[in-house]
Amino acid sequence: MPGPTPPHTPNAAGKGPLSYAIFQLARAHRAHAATMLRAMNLHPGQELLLMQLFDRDGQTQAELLEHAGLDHSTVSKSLRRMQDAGLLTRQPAPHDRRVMVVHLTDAGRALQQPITDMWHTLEQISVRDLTPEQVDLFTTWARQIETSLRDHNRQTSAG
Amino acid sequence: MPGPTPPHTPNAAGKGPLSYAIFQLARAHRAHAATMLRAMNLHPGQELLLMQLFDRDGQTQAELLEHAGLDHSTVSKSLRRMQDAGLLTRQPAPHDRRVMVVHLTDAGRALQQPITDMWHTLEQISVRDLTPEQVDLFTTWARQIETSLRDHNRQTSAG
DNA sequence: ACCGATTATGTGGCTGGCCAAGTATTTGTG
DNA sequence: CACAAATACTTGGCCAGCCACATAATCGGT
Repeated sequence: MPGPTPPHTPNAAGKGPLSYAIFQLARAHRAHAATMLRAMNLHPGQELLLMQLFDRDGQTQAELLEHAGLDHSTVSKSLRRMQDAGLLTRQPAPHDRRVMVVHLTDAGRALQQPITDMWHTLEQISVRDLTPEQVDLFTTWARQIETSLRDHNRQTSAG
Repeated sequence: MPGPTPPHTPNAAGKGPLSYAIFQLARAHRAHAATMLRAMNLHPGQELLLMQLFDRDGQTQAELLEHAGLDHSTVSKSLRRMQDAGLLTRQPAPHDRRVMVVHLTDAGRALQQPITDMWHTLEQISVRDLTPEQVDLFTTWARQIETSLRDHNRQTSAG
């Protein structure tokens, strides 16, 4: 350590505790998910689209991105990579050749159990030091904060 | 809408409520921050490094990335872009030419008040529907979950 | 039937973020 | 003093994610 490490007022808790906590929690959560997903040759975010397909196969991209809440370009590129990886197929719908219907392949379906297990493990690790009641409250408040942010962002950015 | 929108069991709350909530909250939070940061020609994540420099100018990259918890390559590239934007300078330390000391420029310092205001606004929006006690609990639990994830990730990925 | 508006998706470009590999400098050890 | 190891940072590569723009196809009004 080169510097004498001066007392520079470590106010990490004083510069926006909530926002800082959200940011760091999300990063830790994503990092851990990434670690487990790499064992299945997946990248963070892909498992959300796959789980949506496990829930109901043959959805269109528009349906998938609505549930995931992502940008359509993000979904488009992510699906193309998973298609290249042999996890799913995309075929234009017969009645409307604009929409692309996404179907899982056998290789994609084979990931259902591993992903489900991974997700379950991630949940258990996350809640290890909390009671079920605390987890329930935490989730409820997280959704409330999310709603507040979305509502205000609508007012601010777009009319 | 082409499809008849069949009842496909919208169990968004049944596939990992906590992880899903964390993911969505983080995305909403980041999106709102991005909206406000664009008015200052900044990108999400850059404000964290700048705030660290507001707290103490002249830190090394190693110090900055330790506080932010980011990868060293991420910090290196982000700092280079902010340097190109004229917000800061990077100069090798005289006693150890490996370390790069980061200093704010006038343009960088000029962002202190806007970023502080933005952060404060973001906090107020986030906690709109919660009491201070609830926010305090939420933050505490968020840190606990983060700690659990980090601890377990250490055991799993690196021995 | 035509032509503009809407919808669904694709592409390019940029940044954030991580990993892996590389470079330069300092430190530690024989 | 020489040389390996550790340190601080850079670069390349890849994917997620967003915006803006482009493309294709359907819908709608006249």
